[in-house]
Amino acid sequence: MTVRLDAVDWKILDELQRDGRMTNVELSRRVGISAPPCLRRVRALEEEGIIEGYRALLDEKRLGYDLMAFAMVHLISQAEVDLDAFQERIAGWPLVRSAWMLSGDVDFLMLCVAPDLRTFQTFVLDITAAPNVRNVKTALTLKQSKDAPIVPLEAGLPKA
Amino acid sequence: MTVRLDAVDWKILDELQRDGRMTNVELSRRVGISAPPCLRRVRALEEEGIIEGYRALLDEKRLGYDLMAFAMVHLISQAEVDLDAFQERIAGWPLVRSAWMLSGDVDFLMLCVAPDLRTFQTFVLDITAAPNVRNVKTALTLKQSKDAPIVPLEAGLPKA
DNA sequence: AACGCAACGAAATAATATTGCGTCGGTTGC
DNA sequence: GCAACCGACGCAATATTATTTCGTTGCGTT
Repeated sequence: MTVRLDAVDWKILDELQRDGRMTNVELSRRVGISAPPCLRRVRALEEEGIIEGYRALLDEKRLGYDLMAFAMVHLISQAEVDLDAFQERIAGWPLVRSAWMLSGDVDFLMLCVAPDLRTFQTFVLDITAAPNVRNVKTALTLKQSKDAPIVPLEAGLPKA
Repeated sequence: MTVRLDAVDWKILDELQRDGRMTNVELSRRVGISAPPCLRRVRALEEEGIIEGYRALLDEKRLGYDLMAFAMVHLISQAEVDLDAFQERIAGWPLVRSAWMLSGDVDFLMLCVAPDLRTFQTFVLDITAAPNVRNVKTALTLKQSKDAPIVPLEAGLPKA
């Protein structure tokens, strides 16, 4: 199930990271091959799972989510069952946009959005009240200073 | 420049968050209107800036980025000039995928990817050596436990 | 009650996606 | 070496989708 990626595949990934809705005709032009093999490569990358999907990026502030903040959660028990249980809980919280399980003194880091501070405060109380939670620390974001696609193709390719 | 979003617009945003490459025909079918007005709405949302763009989601592990970690940076000076300077520096670091300026004791939180631990360690040394950096704390991610689209449409709509 | 605005949808056209197939290296096996 | 084979390409044909055009409808205003 391993796929060898050549320079054209990397270019395809790079372009689709920047504009996931580019037409295949335009994409093929940019990567320097004709449309049919280009589309076949994209399909292969999708089926292989290297391209996991496509997403529209929205301006959350324009949609009424004025606040973005991190919540750092310490749990009481780090037993696998309890970690799984907390992940389940995270999945059910709509205000949590992304979450990571961490090594170190913080067990979970959650990136949250909310329409206002009050909503967020109420939500933090919910978190604190959840089972197995020892404490929650928060940090409001003042500004998103970078949001790059996942794969840094400009430099330092690992498997080039 | 203000746009009124009705239920159909929200549905469009919701669908495109889940699958940004859905055809307009399929999208129009799902939101319950015909293709032409559906496309007009999408274009309007794009031009209005509510849809900022489209991005392919890639499986970073399959591409050789086995490690994802957070770096929390304390600066020495929080003067605006110095904050801006540090943001410029972040922009030039390919391993930094996302970064936020925070309120509280951490000035910047950076989400980083790297092919391996050695590369990341070297990178952390680079950060530490940058001007105006007081210290850097890191936390490796063990698992991404959630990655939802930005706008939680299921519940708690702010401007519904 | 008529006007005007905004948005819709059917139909026509333009562009794109997708399939089928013949061709061209590059490799393998003899 | 040489021929069969494999994989990928690109052209051409077809299917699907995007986009434009335009007449109509619903609704708020005068």
